Amino acid sequence: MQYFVNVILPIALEKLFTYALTEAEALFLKPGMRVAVPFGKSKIYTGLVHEVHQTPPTVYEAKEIHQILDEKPLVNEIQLKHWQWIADYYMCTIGEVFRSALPSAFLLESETLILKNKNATVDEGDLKDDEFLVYEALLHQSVLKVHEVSAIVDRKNVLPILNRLLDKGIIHLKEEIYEQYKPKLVRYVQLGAAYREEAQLEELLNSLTRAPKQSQVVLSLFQLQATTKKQIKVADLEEASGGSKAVIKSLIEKGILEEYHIQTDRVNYDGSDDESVFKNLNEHQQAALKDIVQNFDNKKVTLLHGVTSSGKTEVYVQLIDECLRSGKQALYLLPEIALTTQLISRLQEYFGEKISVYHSKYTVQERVEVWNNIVAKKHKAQLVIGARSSLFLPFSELGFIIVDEEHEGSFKQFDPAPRYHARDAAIVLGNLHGANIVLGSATPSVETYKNAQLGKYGYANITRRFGDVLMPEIELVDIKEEARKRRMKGHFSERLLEEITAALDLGEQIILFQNRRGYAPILECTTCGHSPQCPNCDVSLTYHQYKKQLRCHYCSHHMALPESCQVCGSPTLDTKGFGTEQVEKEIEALFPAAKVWRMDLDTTRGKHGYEKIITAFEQQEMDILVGTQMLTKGLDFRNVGLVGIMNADSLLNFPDYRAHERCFQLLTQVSGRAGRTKKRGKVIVQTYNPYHQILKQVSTNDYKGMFKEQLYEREQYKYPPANKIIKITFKHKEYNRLNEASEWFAQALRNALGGNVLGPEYPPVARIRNQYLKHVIVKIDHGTSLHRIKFGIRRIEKSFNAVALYRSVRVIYNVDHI
DNA sequence: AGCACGCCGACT
DNA sequence: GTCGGCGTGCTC
Repeated sequence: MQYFVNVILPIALEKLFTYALTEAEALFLKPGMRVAVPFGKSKIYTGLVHEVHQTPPTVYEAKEIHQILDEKPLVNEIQLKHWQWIADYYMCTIGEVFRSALPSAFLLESETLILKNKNATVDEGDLKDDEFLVYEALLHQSVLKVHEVSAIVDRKNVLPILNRLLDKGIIHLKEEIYEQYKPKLVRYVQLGAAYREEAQLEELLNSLTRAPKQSQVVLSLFQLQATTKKQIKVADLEEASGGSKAVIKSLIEKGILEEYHIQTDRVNYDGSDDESVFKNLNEHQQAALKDIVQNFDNKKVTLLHGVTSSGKTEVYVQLIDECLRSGKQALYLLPEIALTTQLISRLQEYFGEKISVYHSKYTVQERVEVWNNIVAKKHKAQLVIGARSSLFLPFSELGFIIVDEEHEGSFKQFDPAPRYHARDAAIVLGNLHGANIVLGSATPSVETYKNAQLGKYGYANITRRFGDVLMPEIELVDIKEEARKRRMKGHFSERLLEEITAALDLGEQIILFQNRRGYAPILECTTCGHSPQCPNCDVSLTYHQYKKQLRCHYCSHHMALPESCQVCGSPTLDTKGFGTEQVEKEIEALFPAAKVWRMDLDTTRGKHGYEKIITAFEQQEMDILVGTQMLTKGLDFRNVGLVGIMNADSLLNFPDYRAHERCFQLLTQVSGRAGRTKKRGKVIVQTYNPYHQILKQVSTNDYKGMFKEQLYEREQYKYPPANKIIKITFKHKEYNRLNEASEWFAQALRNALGGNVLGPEYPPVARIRNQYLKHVIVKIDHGTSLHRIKFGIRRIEKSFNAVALYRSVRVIYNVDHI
């Protein structure tokens, strides 16, 4: 009997691939295990077993698998179903889902190694220059990798050289697979077996009188043992004794100490194990909790709509606790940016070591550990807090999912595929598990709120802030008027400055929000009007003062700040617009005594950059914090008296249908940072357009008004949630070919689907990294089968790819594009 | 997606 | 003349 296996490969190919198995392999392999398989001429990839069967392929000979990589499935059946849903719904391949779902350490690829052929006779005169270089390198180094050869001969394509060397029998090649994950071993020490009795001990210490460092180490070891009663890590001993590694090493060599290793998880919670008492909920939270639990009876997704600082987290804590008590797993999804130490340590207070955290700032190794702990259903992985990718973890009995800050656009993956929305994918995952789901937000997305209104989702709300703190008072300041009366100091209105002064006098902290990083977006010559452009993208370069640089935010191209205009040569360069850096500079000049910090992408690089700023703010080491939208998430500050929005208009003037909704959400969220203690907080919103409907709605906290108006507009213009949309992006380096190809595609769509096809249109930035872009938007009427539309689009793509000229144009689908 | 094979311009 | 550019097709 022949055996075969269908595997998923981590590439953008629709098909599964079939490999041959021995009977033993076939009996051993289960769906969800990984196998290493040969693919193409020489590569080895990690595939995931989808199905073991006995149907031989008809038109080709199946290759044998290379190796089995797991003893137990790494991925379960529910996950595979979920992945398939994502691939179908978001129009990508299951291979792409596979690739992004697994921590990269699980996806090994082979690397070609170049080895010297030991018994070759080499005629050096017979070698060309570059061949000789490789040969010479192999004399010094027994193994070379392909990229090393590239570096040696300074060429990209080295295969011809290698092939010639191969022919001459000078080298041979080997494919090597790396297991990237290595368990972390921690070194421990104990006294050597010969010295464990007291008598011997004294003798030992005496013998060490002439080695004071060594005897100090031994004494420290005793002390540690006496105080901690635990095993002693080498690192701890080193610290306690002040002895160097060398001293410990020589003790080990003498046999006085013995070292041993224990496999340890990299991520450990070392707080106390006694869980703190749950806070009592106030009446509003109680009521919301009751509503949510009732909705769970009908197995409904429930929206928890609670104003900023209404204490949603405490409600979640109760629900999580209930889930964990029933022995099931819980998942707490947050936008990346909101995953702060602050929130995590708060949850750890309640759930101690039952928590695992999973997000992009974790190393691949740490992610593997979380994954393995969940597969093994370890105690410490009962509750997972994570960003959108934690949806892919191998949960086997998920009882409860929270999607907090449900309205956040960053839940939608933008690039690369799969372009999924974590909120929606979470709901599907929850249904597969029969889990309860809560979506939480102070400013729900229009979609979600509509679903709640329709009764598709349950609804619970909290309208009062915790501790009955008042909602902040929001004041709109017309900066057009202020500028006309010459009352602006830089970018600050008189009102804002007054309030800043008052807040500083009271010792309150201040947050200033400007949705743009850098110093100024554009540098402009006041003589000829020229502004420096990015050579690879269709954007003006952004001025960054601290580095005296012009930078492109799309391709990270950068250049030194020119001293004069590159076009007309005059030195009259000036800045247009402003970013956080400029706000920081101005405020420092205006309030020299105040301590000002800045928080944006540029100041939060690195693993702990973000935390450092937050801790400093919490501990009131600064008076004023200037920042971008990072400020809106996951911060819980007690002493903020004033929030200043430098320029609300920049949020309103985005050219997309969601701009107004987003502006409302952002401003409401930033405002929510003000006044978290008894005193009422103050928010100053500077704008050129104080009569704008959205700003009024923000200032009067009129969520429902905003919702109604936005929903009406969306229905008028056929945008979500009234219609589903699929955005199709075309990408190519040749302008003309892109135009032709996208027109062809759009026409085919119109023929098949009638109206409701917009474009092709250039996006605001029409060229990125030397590739031109064009968008087509397909709007799908309510009640039309999404499935059929997607099928139609796929068919058009097939004919499109049959046209030779168009084939090289990349087509990217973005379903439910935000 | 990568990656090899195959056919045309530019430098020794 | 070779080198290397990219268009084309395939991967079990």
